[in-house]
Amino acid sequence: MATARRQAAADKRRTILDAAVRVFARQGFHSCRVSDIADEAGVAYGLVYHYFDSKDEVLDTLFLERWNIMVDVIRTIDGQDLPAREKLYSIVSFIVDSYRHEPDVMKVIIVEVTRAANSFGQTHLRAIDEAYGLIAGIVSRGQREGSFNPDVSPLFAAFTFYGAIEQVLTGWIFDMLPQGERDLEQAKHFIIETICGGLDRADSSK
Amino acid sequence: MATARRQAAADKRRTILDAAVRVFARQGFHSCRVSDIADEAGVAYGLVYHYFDSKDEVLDTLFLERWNIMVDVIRTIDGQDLPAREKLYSIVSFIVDSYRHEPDVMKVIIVEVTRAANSFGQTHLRAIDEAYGLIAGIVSRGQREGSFNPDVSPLFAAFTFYGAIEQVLTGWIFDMLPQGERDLEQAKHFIIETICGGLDRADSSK
Amino acid sequence: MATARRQAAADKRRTILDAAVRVFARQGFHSCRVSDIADEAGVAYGLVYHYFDSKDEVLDTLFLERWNIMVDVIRTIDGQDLPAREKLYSIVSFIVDSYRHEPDVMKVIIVEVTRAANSFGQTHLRAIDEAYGLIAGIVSRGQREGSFNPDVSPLFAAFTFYGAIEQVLTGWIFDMLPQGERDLEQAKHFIIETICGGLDRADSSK
Amino acid sequence: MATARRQAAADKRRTILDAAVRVFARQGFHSCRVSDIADEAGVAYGLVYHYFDSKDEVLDTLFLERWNIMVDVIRTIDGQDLPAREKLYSIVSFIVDSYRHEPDVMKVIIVEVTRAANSFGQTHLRAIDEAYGLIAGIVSRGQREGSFNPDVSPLFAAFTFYGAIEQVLTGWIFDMLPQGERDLEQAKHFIIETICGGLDRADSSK
DNA sequence: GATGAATGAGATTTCATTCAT
DNA sequence: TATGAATGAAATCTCATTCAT
Repeated sequence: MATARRQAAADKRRTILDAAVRVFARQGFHSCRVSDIADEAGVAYGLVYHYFDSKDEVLDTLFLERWNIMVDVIRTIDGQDLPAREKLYSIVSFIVDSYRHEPDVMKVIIVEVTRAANSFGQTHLRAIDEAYGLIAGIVSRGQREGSFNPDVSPLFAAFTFYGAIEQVLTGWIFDMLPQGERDLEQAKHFIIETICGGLDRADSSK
Repeated sequence: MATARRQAAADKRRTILDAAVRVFARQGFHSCRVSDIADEAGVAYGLVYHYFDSKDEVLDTLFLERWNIMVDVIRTIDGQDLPAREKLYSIVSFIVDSYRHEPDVMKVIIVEVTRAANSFGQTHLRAIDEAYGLIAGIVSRGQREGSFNPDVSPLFAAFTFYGAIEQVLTGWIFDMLPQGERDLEQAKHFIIETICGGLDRADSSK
Repeated sequence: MATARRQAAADKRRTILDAAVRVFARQGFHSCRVSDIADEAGVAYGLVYHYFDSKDEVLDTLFLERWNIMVDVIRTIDGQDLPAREKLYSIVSFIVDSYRHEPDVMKVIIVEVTRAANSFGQTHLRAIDEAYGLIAGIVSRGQREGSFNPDVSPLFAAFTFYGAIEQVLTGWIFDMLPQGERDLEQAKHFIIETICGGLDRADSSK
Repeated sequence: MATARRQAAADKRRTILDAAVRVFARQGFHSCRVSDIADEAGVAYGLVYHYFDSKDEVLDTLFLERWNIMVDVIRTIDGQDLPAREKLYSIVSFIVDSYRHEPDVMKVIIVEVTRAANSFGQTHLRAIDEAYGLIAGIVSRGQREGSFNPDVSPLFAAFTFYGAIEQVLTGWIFDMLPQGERDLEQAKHFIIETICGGLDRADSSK
């Protein structure tokens, strides 16, 4: 019936998206052809255009569905009653774990979208900005609560924080940093230690 | 005579490179055509191919000549007798000033190459790695001298440090961060404050 | 349905090949553009590339499908129980008739491939060699059976034989030899008379 | 002085022509660039255009200076008081020896001009025709003198004769026939044996 | 004569997208 | 929904030829 059919359609769409991730990660967005995606998904050429308006839209969809999850997670973390430092740790942790479980997705997001915001106009910039805003909010509240150094601009701190994470992921993606299980876990602490060691004023014993 | 002609040729080559920077910054590497570069430079189409083997080679040249300057600067800074923290400050300062004076060049390097290491294979990764290695060396020596926290992996710290800088530049490039004269100067201190505040153990008064 | 569509596709492919023959014959392979072929076939530019990887491949296909037919015919003739002289006559006859019915195809094969083996590498040389080998075999057997002069190298005789045919066709192609119906028929006999009159030792009455 | 200067100029021209032969033989006329010729000759790019109007003219010159020598030789041979068969032998001999001494020149003439008469319009066809005419004349006179079979069209015989020679050379050029010193000498006899064994009626002992 | 930088028309090829079935 | 043939704009790159010095 209709529902089953709708489900089947959704599955095909998913199949195409998943295939696209693998192809984008492997060949890069610009170097791959729509037919590569179709081949990888095992569907006909034109079917990609049945589900998506364009090649760009495939990447857009991929990016947004992931980015929105992240933004939701950040929002949830932010809503919890935790010290700012622990909120940031949770964020790093979530992103590093995302890379651990789906490196291809993260690779695509970082390599093809985040840094190439250029080509993708303002659509994604707005979504990206949202995440920075949330992080800046966490920093800001940390400052008001007295646990963070108030002399640093919160938005600026958010860029530093996210930039550090992204660069470490980039290091893994291009095999410039070791990425064993233990390395991933350590990285979380390194980043927080580095960033919060500086921001954190609560630790007065220092 | 021959010398004058050779000079003129070198000038044309430079003219093309300079035009390419503007075009890449404005339209992006993938979205611009070789003819756009030629037009911007005010030379004939084919002359670009007289001086460069391909569009890629233009970007390669642009990236390498700039990156090598930066690596040289880092090396020079590293050779000076300064505390690790001040060495890092000098690096941040140089990069931020580079952006101040030639934002287009930095935009191209960051947006089109550094993060798109993907498409450009290992040539650039090696050059990029070199810079990380030098920075890691500075951190490492800072640790041995007792001014830096020895618990953080130097290479990792280098990624965090450079990632922070790059993200701030990205923020300026896409107009997500304020970039007045004062903002640029402040940024230098913010970055050092954030990163070194954490790494720096010498400042025991904290 | 699928079958009908596949048939239509095969037809289009053939349409392109047939158009290519006319264009190559008229303008020459090097002087024509792929768009000339598309125009002649009445299809869009890109369709040529849908069916063939390159302009070269169009010529390759054209040559091979024709050359293979000829090789098959030679093989069939060779398998029949006939005097060597009559086998050679059948070959001449087949080639001359091929020219009569499809002068363009023969022109392309002779002018653009056979003699330009240069540009087309070893792929075609091998196919060409095969034909020479078969002809040499016929001569060789003729010698063993006593009807052909045993003092002439069979492979060499094959080159002489085929060279004679090809040159006559070249004469027709460039309008240096008369090519009325009768001329074509006579040519078959002239060639055999000339070549076999010399090879043939069975006719001792001479 | 003027004479010496004119001589130097002629030498440069020769240098370029000789280089062109090597380049055309190696890469083929269509696949080589004018700069390849200049490089091979060790002269500047533009100098080729000082001495020749175009790339085509270089090939034209090369072909004509060689072809005219051959036509002169044929004419001289034809003027001697010799049996037709020996005249043909002298021609074969001259051509085979030309290949022996300057294989590149013959390769260029056969591969790039004679068979590609196509692209070069009627200029060369006329020159080529002249040679055929002379050979046909020899055959024709042989028939009138009673030494050649009168039933074969002289022009046709000329094509057969020259086609046989050219194909053997082609066999050598593309390494399909053995080309040791002895092979070259034998080939001369093979060709005459094959062609004249058929044409020659004087040898009534057969 | 000699040089090689400069020109730009034109060729091949790619591939996102459309559309008939 | 599903297919993949068909379209054609656009991009890169080549290279014969010109020309200023």
